[in-house]
Amino acid sequence: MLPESYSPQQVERKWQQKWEELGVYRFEPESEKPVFSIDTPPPTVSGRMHLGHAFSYSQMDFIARYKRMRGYNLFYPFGTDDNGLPTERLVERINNVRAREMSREEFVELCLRTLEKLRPEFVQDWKRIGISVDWSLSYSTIDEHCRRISQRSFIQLYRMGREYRREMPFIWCPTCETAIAQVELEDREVESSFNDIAFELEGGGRVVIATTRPELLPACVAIFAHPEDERYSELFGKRAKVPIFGQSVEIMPDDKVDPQKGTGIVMCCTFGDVQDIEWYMKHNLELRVAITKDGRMNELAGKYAGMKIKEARAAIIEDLRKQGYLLRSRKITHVVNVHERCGTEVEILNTKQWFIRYLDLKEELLEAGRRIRWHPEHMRSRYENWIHGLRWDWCISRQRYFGVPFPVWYCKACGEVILAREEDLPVDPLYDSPPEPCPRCGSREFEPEKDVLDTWATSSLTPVIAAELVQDEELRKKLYPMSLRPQAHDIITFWLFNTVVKGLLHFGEIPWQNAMISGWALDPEGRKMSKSKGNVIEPEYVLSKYGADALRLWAAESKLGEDLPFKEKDLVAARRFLNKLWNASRFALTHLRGYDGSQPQRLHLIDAWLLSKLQRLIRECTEQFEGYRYSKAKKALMSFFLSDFCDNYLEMVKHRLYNPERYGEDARLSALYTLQHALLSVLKLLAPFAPHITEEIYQAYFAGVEGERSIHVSAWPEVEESLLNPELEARAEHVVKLVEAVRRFKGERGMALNAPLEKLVVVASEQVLDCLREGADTIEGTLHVKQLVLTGEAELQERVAELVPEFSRLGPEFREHAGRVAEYMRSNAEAVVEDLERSGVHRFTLDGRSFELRREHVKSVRREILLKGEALESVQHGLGDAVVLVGA
RNA sequence: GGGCCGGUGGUCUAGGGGUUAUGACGUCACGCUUACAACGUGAAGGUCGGCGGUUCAAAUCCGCCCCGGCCCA
Repeated sequence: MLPESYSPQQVERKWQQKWEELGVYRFEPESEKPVFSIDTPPPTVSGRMHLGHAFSYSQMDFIARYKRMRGYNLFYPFGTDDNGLPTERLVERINNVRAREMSREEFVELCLRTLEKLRPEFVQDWKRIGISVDWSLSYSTIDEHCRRISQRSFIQLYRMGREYRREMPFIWCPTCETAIAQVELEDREVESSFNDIAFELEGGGRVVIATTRPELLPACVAIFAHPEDERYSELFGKRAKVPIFGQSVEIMPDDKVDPQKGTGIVMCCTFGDVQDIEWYMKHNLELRVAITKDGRMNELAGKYAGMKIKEARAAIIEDLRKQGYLLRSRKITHVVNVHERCGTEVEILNTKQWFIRYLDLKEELLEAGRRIRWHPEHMRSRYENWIHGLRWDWCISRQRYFGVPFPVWYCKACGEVILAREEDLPVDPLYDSPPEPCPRCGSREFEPEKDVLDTWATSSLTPVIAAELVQDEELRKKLYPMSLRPQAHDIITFWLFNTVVKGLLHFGEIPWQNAMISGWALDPEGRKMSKSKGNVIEPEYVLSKYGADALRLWAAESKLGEDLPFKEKDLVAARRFLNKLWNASRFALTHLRGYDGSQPQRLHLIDAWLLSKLQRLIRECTEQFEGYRYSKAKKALMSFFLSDFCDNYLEMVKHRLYNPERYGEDARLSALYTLQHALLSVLKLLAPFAPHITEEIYQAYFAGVEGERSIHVSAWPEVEESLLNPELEARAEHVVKLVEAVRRFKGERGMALNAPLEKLVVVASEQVLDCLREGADTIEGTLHVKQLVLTGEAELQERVAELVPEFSRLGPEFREHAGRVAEYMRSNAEAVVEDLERSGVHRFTLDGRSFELRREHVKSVRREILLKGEALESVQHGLGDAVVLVGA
């Protein structure tokens, strides 16, 4: 039997271990069941799990558990995204070393060893939120398996003509000395000076150009003004001399210049910003690079060569001032792009990089997006918006150490690109050599590619990486394309998009059928959590205080895709709900002990009522899960459980359970049958949300009944049509309402709810009395009524108290008269109802126009019963201990 | 500046054409009731962001605006 109180910490840990021991979540290669495969997001080992992870991984686990119970063979792997800069930083810090001071091989070794040490504790974070991953299906994006697949992908795309290597201006971090992607940038406000600098025109006169970056003067290659800017229209085609550095540059028109900004005339340097790149390409400008890869000035900067960028800036401003070129200098704050990992202001440098060509595939990519089912639907537009705005191909090379190497050498003699053979993968060209001489010139001298692949180049292959964890080729076809990609909305344009690109290029199809997009966990004020704001809430805190099930119920609180602020009260509410479940189950199991599952002769009214409502709940939960609408499933489930099951049903069934000698064995059997059936269904419907507590209760009783090793591999409840009975529900509702009303009455009078009532007289219409008679034992038993009188006698008069018009019928039929017709119906309710009951029609004239009302125009009628000519509330205090109820 | 999402009692939230807007937390009042005081019952609390429009009917649809968020310029 269940202990008196529930302690999540112990129980959760116990089941997490047992599930793994028993292999409950193992993918079953031999199984005939349909496969549901999940492309689980691989988190980064270099950072611990935060609440946002707990939120989105919980949401993906809901659907995983639901599908498993629906009879799918779940392929639910777990990878870690390990390569790249974040890990390098972490490893350098932990081991107090510098990557560039050792060989790549040594550093990679060190990274791998360090990750091995960190991984168990890291993975434990995820296990603690109870996700039903098959931990035997694990990968790390840097392991041999992933290196092989990444390199294979590179080779295949190269052979398809999809990859090229060329000098391109690209965002560069001078501290980390690597090309970086846009996604790795952050905005930062910095103080700077806005300097008006005079350029002398060739042929006399001058123009004034405002810039925050005078150190780029040596890289200046052109000057632009807006074509319609009258101030400068005379100057187009003329040339000016760059101060200090002396090169001559042309003044050109381009409509990208904002005439309102600064002096309305700007210099173009290779490269100051993204706009410069566009001009450089569009106007076919000269390339003048003044900045080195480590953020210093080069020889082009003359006497400033060797200075760091900011030193040079100060020195040049000073010299401009001395030489009279600096007309004005204002302090401003503006936003610059910095590298998110180190905070360095980034540069744009022209370097040789590898690219995947995809700008020509926009249509195909958009079409792929239309073939994916998005949950929620509107997330697709983010994907489409991103594609519309794409301007550059995908730069896949990074000048780093801990990444997947390019499987590429260059022939020293003729420059030929030599690819590794697929059967030799993975290779590291720094230490391996091509097996054969250069196919073009026969040379045996090679230059290895030193760069490594961008982490997205690997993580965009996760569905392939995961599927290939399985050896059997036939089985792989069932896994890929995958059923589902779950992830958060911030990386739709990166991880999701890149994966679609790879899927399309390699296989010509979408990588998954469904994309499920989660929101973010926010702080209690609704702000994004971040370490710098100090508003981070640790999952550990939540787990140890409330447990994983409460955390998961919280994660089911918001609509899928919506962000969810962390509110402690939500966790308190979740814990209360779980506590309620525990206690109700304890009650049920006490009675169910020894019950053999046999069916009653006849299902009691109240039992049939509950079971009918249960069928509707099952239907709703199933539909909501199918549509990935977890919050709706949860809401329906909680409402049924708390209100129908606990508040009403359990109270109305106790008397039959405790006093079979009085109410009969069959009535008790009916109750047991219903209790078992309903609680088991509720547990199952709740299992995806709260896997631990439902398992604990299931194992205490139901596992034996069903002969299953875990609730999580048991069958999802099916709607039993034979138990659906809306007509019976409506009849039973009269009993439920009456019981509720009398309990309320007792509450208001300060009486204990089980206080006995000498006499309860219920006066009602014959139709209602019929229903009450059917549930008389429930009324007596639940309310402890000694004498129940159900009567239509007394000095009763019935009258129509209120008529509610059916606007959905009135509106379309009477159009602009609908409002006045409704008003007429309300004020003439008595007559209208009388006619409708007698003949089904009521005719009247309004403003000289005649109308005909029929029964469908009435939504509902509330009748009032007059006792001795006096209208009674639904419950009225009566004679002595007795209560007179007038229910209509 | 563009795309998308959101704005509903004090707080958070459901609903997304049909006239009486859901629930939770908090507040107040009452009550230990053979599962549960980690609980129950009840009460108070709302111009559904603003302004227009469509409609017999708008929290819901449309337009504009304001505020917040995410992504992108």
